[in-house]
Amino acid sequence: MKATRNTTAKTAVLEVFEKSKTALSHTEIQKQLNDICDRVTIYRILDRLLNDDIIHKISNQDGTVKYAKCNHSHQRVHIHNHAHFSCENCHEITCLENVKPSYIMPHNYKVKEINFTLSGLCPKCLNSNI
Amino acid sequence: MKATRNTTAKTAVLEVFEKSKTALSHTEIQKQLNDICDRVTIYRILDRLLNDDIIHKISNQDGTVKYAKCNHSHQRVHIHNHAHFSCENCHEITCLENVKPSYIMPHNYKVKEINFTLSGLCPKCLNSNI
DNA sequence: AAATTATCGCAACATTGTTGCGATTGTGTA
DNA sequence: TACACAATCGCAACAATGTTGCGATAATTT
Repeated sequence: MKATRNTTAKTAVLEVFEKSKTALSHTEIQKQLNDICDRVTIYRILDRLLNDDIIHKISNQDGTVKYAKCNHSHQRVHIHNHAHFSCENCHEITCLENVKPSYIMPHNYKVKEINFTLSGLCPKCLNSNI
Repeated sequence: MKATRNTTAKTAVLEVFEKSKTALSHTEIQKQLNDICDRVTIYRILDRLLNDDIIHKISNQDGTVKYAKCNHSHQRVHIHNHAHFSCENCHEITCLENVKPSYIMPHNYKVKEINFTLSGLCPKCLNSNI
């Protein structure tokens, strides 16, 4: 149906994700792109990448929204049920691919996705600050 | 030091929380208050209530921010480590007070708070739809 | 009742995200 | 390679959400 095209802007956004070890907000992406394209274009590219399951969206406890690349392209269907860590000092968000919570739900709820975000101090800030 | 005052606006906001079984966004609170006070005032009241640990903040997966009353006034120190459920149909957010995830963290992280939000269909929507 | 100061209302601004539309460009096909 | 079609882009305009400053108001304290 709708073929997703590889435009220069989209390639540039993907490169930014590739280079970054942490999740990025729209604004951070825009800065790294150095105004190579319009603000709106970035939003639309992010929408497409989300739709194509190339990136995933993470909303932080403080209300900010970030995006990170998915590294599981081999799986046909996947759920982003890994955890994220949000550092209260440097505000970086990293994926904790191997941390998966176990829990018991009450009846009558149908759980489709889970969002598990831990916050505190990341290793970098834990060492540098006190 | 700074004594928190009991103003009519603050009382009204607290009543709205009391009546609601689900978490509320700033906009939802404003509507329920029927323009009894200014938009900015609500933001400031929410800030104070957060500071006094009377309510807690929940940021949904879709990026929206909501607030809910804490029901653990007897505890001196508490962490909002209970889970929340976000319905993808009616967009209501409810506290799952009894759901607490267990998990294993990598070393070198200092976890101070956790945010565990499950999304899917709530009991109400699970029954009415399909 | 008066004084103190937290809180309020208003205006103005900042940030973030969305939409419509004509122009541009990537990609399959002739 | 050139053409045609549609996805994508840039721009402008708008909407929603959150913040800040300041003079006015009102809740407490004395």
